[in-house]
Amino acid sequence: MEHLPKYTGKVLKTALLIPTGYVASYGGIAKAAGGGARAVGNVMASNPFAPIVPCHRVVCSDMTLGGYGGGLSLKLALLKREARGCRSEKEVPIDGRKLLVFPVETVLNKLSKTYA
DNA sequence: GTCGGCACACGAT
DNA sequence: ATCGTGTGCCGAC
Repeated sequence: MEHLPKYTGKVLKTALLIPTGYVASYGGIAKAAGGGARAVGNVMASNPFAPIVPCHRVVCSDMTLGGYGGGLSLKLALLKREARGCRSEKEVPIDGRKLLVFPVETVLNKLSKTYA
């Protein structure tokens, strides 16, 4: 983490701050950590802390799973496991900014509607 | 060693 | 559906 690029560390740190049972969008992280959504995605895609950073809690702003190195099925399974039944989005303060996070329920619901 | 171009798990228009 | 965004990495000067 120390020897990682500045931006990378920031993004990873932001991802780590996502509370259990909630998910954050790439755009939200991008807004909180700075930079662009693609940059966040890139960091996650090549993140050196794959098993450490809860990248499964990072989804698209469209509420789709986006991508996951371990497979979208696993990602979905993890999200379902961490679901806490919260139904309202929340804002997590991050380094002076706020990271908008959504309940896992929201994603699951959207996915159900999409998969329908 | 530095500059330019390509790739990326997205977002907004 | 297309362009924009920011970073990382590879290849060329």
